[in-house]
Amino acid sequence: MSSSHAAQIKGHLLAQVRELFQIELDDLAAEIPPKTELGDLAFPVAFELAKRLKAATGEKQNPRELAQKLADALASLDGVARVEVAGAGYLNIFLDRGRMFADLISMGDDPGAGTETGKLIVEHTSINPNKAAHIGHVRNAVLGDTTVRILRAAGETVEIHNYIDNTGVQVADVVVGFIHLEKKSLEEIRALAGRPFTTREEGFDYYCWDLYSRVGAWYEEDKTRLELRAKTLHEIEAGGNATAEIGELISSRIVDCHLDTMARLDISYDLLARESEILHLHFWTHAFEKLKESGAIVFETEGRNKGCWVMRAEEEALPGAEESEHDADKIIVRSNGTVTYTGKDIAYHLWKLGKLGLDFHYRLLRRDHRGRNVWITTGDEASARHDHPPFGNGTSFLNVIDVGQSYPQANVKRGVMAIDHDERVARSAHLAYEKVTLTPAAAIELGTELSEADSQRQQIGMSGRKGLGVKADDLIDRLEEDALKEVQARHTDLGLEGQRHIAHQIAVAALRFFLLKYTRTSIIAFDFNDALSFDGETGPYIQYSAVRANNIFRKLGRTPDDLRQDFQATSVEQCNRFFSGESGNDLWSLVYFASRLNEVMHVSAAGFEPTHVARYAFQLAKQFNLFYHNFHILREEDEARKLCLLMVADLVRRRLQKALALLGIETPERM
RNA sequence: GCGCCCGUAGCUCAGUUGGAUAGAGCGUUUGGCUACGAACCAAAAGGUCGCAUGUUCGAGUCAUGCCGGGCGCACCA
Repeated sequence: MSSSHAAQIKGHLLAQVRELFQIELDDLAAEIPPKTELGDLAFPVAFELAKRLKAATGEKQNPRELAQKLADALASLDGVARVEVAGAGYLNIFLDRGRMFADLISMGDDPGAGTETGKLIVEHTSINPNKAAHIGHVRNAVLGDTTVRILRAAGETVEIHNYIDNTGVQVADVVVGFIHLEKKSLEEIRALAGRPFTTREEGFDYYCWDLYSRVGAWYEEDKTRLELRAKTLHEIEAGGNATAEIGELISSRIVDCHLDTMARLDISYDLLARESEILHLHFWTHAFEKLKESGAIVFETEGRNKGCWVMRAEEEALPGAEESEHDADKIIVRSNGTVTYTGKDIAYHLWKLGKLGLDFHYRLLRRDHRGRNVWITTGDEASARHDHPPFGNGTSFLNVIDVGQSYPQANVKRGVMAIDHDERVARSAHLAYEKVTLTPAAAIELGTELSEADSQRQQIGMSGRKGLGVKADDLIDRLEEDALKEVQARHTDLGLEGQRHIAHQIAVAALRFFLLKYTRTSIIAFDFNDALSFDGETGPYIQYSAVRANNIFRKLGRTPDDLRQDFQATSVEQCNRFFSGESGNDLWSLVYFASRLNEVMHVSAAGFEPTHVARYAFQLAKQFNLFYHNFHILREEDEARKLCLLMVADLVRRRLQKALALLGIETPERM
């Protein structure tokens, strides 16, 4: 509402500028004054006008005088209480508080504006299925999942994919570990993968975590062992042999583990797309034909890339580029005829956009923690099901992948756009985010011995290869334990099940918020103290505020819906009384801030930056806590004022819960 | 060599298209619970926004050049 209101005022202002000064402005900057006392909306339009008028007439103009002329013309506008000129020439608008508040109360949550741009395919998580997930993988998943929640709330149609690289080097390494290092048979591995476990360490994903790092060290001892990797990888890619069967067993079981881990954080997927199917269903050969036809790739007959199909770099390949150590052209098919990763990824993305002319087969993998179907691709037509939802055929895609992959991602998009010229594809993006690293203290806590060089560094990179990292399940376990202690100290009357449930909700809030409070481009140097905190700028702080707001109504014994009926009789004039004076300003600034959730949500959606919603939620919680201390609602004796305060609490309560929901965080019954 | 990201309080980080006195959390010091639950609130201290020029009414934000840190630039994935 406030955003449409602002748009309305803006339109009126533009018309006034046209009429009074004969100047046509494209758009107006609108901002929110630093203090409530200064108004609700501010336009620095007079500065721009003064400049334009001086350019046209050569006469110097006083911005304050110009602003005053506009102020007079705007004062009578509907919904505007008054207009002031402030500072060097700001045009400050005061809204009709009582009226806007009444509108907010009766309105409920307004839906996002549907964009009608077709289906957006968001790919996230995409962890190599060869070991347990760590905190860096969780950043990816939380970022992707939260972005999807925000996009959907903003009216987008989204399909969630999790790409499974089940035929890659990382899986091959673990296969090598089982076969050559541990000398285990298929049956022994199957038993290991299926055995029940009581501790995390006994879990198959944890077992593989250790094995993977042991294999890395084993290669180091004798580099000729790397030939085993190449051979194993080749067998896995080819399929239909014993090695491939082991790879399939391992990757499938690890994918299960990953899905279980992510479910703990309320993260799920519509479809798991596997690389094995992209290979076996010959996606590449189709893509290859299309790329050749379109001229996107060319066959080099001379030079360094002789015998390869390459995607040429953009025009301005500098003279003397041949001399350069690095080549701007991207090889898609090697001179030996094999296709590179970029080529395969282009094929996959053409499928995402329905431009490949081929489809996967699908089978139902599981029902997730919320009872929704999770599908997975299969190459085996016999076991496939036909009652699956329509997958793919998106109009654009969004890939949540760390920033290190920017270069290959740019190449994939370039290749796809050479074939699919739809302007909506241009919307497609690589949602790049920075890594999670470890502080030296965290690395030591994990039992690593730091080298001389490492201890001098600000941060240390996690490494699956070295087995260095904070495992997701370990961290969630610790958060749940800590939260359980707090809950048990506060709510002795709840049974253990109830206490555990709340502790879980708090743990999820703590972890998700911890990963969302940073901007995507900021490296998170993981520190146990920060991550395990429930105080201050944290998810539990926000939950606590929402729970407090709910408690007011519980204590009162009335539901907000009930009270809303009562409030209908309250006049706008009476409301305005409560929003005047010093305490009225404080009250109003809370209401006004609460009214901006949708605005923030749309900004967040447009920039694929969930942190805006996260930070907004924190600020709203903070402002609510201030209100909570300054206005003791249930002790208020003036009944009309009490009702108004209750409505403020209800408005904030609803917005807080919605903001938390957008972040994938639940509001506990009690805390 | 080319490209991208980061540099803001002791620490970790915000700062929407340039706007009014640069903000928060943690930490430090001090005060507030017979409670709409203190997982909270209040107050204090803490800044040459890496450096330098420039653009303009106005720069943490834009441009150019430096300095410092991280990461890319495979016939790997």
